[in-house]
Amino acid sequence: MQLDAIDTLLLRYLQIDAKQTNKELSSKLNLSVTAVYERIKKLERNGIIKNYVTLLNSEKVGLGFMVFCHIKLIQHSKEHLTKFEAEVNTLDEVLECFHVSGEYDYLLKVMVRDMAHFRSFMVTKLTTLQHVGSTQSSFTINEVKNTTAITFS
Amino acid sequence: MQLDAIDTLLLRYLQIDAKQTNKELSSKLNLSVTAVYERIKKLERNGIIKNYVTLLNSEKVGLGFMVFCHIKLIQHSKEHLTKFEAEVNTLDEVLECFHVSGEYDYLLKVMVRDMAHFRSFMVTKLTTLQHVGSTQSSFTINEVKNTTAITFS
DNA sequence: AGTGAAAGAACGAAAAC
DNA sequence: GTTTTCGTTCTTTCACT
Repeated sequence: MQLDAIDTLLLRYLQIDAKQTNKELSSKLNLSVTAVYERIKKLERNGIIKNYVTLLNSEKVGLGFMVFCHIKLIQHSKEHLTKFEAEVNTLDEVLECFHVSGEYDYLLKVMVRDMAHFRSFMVTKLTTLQHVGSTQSSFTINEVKNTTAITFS
Repeated sequence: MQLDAIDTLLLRYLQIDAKQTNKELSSKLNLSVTAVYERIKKLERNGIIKNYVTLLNSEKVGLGFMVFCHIKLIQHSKEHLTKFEAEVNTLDEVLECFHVSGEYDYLLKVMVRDMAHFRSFMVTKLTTLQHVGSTQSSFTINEVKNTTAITFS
């Protein structure tokens, strides 16, 4: 699907605030409410818009400790990778997991309450996964930037 | 603010889909629509709910290449850190930036179109920032898990 | 592609239990 | 805490350009 300048602007607004009314958007874009409505529906149908989510203040729900875990597997057959990835998907503490290039195979973003929680996560969950070799963890000292809004064209 | 079991469940639903109506939520939670409405407003007032955002399919808008950049600064005075962090915040390609413990000082999640775009980002943006020493980049081979929904209590 | 009008649904506030 | 009510606002469809 080809996006024009209005779609791009519309998506920029929607990425920042999903709860704006079509009326508000229509005045920002100098369009009718119906035109905005139809554009959004088309973007949803084409899968450009994936979903609408609520973001929470993680510290206020008791999750103030973010850790990035670099993981090396012992073996790298397709079977082992698939097994590891399926298991990682079941872990609530793991918000993100990417198979990456470089010295380590996977990079995980892990969110926990505190160091004790992290320790328990490492001991009882992560290192018990099949085929996990060495791990290297970086603790977050400060969140400098954290956005879900992407900029394109 | 103390969250009860209903708040926790409500937040779980809202994190997955911000566009559900209060009516739908009320039937899932066995509550009245008004009660759901009041709970959500309270969670917003208390900052537990940060915001409502639209997530896009990054590949469909031409951003198919995610890179994690580990960065070491040359100097670590408060002044240098603050300057670096302010500059990083202005870079559209940088979705996330965390000051972390370990060998490298910062971990950046960078989203670009392709390798050419990444090269231009590195050469014209990242490495031109003041006080950036060595960098080490990991390219994403595969996205295993990527969620904004956090699980607590 | 776009607009305007109209029906239906949801919101938001107030009342009373 | 709940239900009901009511005016307002938004969503969604439709006819038309």
